Amino acid sequence: MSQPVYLRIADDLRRQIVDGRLAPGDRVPSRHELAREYEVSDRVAVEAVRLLSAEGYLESRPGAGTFVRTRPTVRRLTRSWYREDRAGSPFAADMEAQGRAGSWRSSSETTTATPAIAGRLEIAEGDPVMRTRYVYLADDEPLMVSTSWEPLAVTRGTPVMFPEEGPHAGTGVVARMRAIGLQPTQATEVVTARAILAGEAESLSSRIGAVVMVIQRTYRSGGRPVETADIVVPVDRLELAYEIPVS
Amino acid sequence: MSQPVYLRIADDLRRQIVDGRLAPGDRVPSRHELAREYEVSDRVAVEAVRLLSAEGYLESRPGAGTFVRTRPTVRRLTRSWYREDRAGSPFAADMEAQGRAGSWRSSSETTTATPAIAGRLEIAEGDPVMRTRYVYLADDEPLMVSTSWEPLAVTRGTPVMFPEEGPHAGTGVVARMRAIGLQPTQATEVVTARAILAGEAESLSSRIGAVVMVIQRTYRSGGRPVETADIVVPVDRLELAYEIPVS
DNA sequence: TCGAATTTGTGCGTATGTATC
DNA sequence: GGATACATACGCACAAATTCG
Repeated sequence: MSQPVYLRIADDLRRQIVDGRLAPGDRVPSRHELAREYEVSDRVAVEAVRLLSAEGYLESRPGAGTFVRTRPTVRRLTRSWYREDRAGSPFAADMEAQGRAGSWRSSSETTTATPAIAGRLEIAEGDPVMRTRYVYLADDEPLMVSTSWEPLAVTRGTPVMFPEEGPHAGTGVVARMRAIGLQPTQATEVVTARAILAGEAESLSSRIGAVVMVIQRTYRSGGRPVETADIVVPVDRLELAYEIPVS
Repeated sequence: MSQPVYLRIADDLRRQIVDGRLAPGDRVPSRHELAREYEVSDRVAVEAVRLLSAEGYLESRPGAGTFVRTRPTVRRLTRSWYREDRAGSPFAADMEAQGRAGSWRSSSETTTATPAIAGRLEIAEGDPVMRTRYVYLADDEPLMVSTSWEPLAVTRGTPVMFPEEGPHAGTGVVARMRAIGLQPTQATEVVTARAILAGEAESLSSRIGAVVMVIQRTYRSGGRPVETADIVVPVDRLELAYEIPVS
């Protein structure tokens, strides 16, 4: 019994936020007010607020106060089989459907497969791969980042070896693979979530402690992986929508 | 420049964990050691460790020390169209495929639609619905929880009105709807992630601050929603795998 | 425009309790 | 039982940002 006081304060506030008694944008009591209200030291109130900030419920502005976080417009990333055969970039199509200008920056380099990537691409550790890092933007704001790996055994010497150069730049994996005679038949997306890393927080202008979803996507052609990618999606900017046909 | 010291310590440790120099199960320096190493007060070291614990990287045991969190065996939840037409429960099939005994507890009650649920089911606020809460277990350990809502306008008076009673108990939404002449043609799963709520943490024996993914699933039959559910999945126990056929 | 009050962020030192080794 | 380590809590201090009269 007898939970720590700071958890009790946090629970009180969290409950008020979840069931709407505290609405997004509302100011919560300052730490002195909380300390007085609960008859504790101000450090205890600070810990409660810090916990809820880490969980994404609160947001503080020095000098101004602490407020219930307003979810920015959450955009949707559609993940469904019938969008994949479009020409052009799936990301740009998604953003266009929501009235946003989708764009991206990328840089590619050849490297060798780490154990994890080798496992996903079903090649040997150390085999050469093309690694491409992307930053995706919506209306010039960074929205998500991803890193893609393709076995050079598949693309070396073809016009699509560099994903973002040549006639097939920016058309998506499926179109590029078709251009060199491969027919991707299946994509697997393994979805997990974790706290953002410092480097990602910088690329995305996100706060430390933010939660991101990570999509490990693998395209296969004839049973063989032809591309795999880690797509890092901040949950406060994007939700994922999978459209699944039922037999 | 000049980040706060506790963030610098946290970044140092986080980087070591992410790139494997500190492996799961490894002990990290005690807060006295960290304080000495970075020439700060031990309270500062505590803040750094607390941050990484909240992010899920570290785990402390009083008296013993602080350790890099070992991910328990992550089980996989397969989300793909071609599994949905099986007889029996999709969850049980998933667990069986991984050598686990899947089971669940549930309780149903009639209630009225909140605004959010009314919107998802495309019915009016206050319309009667059947709400069912589930706790899913693998080898008798709680693994995930979900809440399902079905419009009573669809199921009232049919043998499947109570999802977990009668001849079609435990067979999944698709099979139950077929039993009353409806043919679900599409499922939409909107995936987000957030910090766990206190009530969920209790049901799942999870720690406060743990991250969960939330799947908002909606089944449609003939364009009309026939069921919607919130499926709450702790990321340290389950990953989601979507299998997407390419055109 | 200025200055005072408020609020948050960070940091220090200390104390007590409890769990582990 | 003693040493170690973590969890929580108190009280204080100062800088920086904001608010407001």
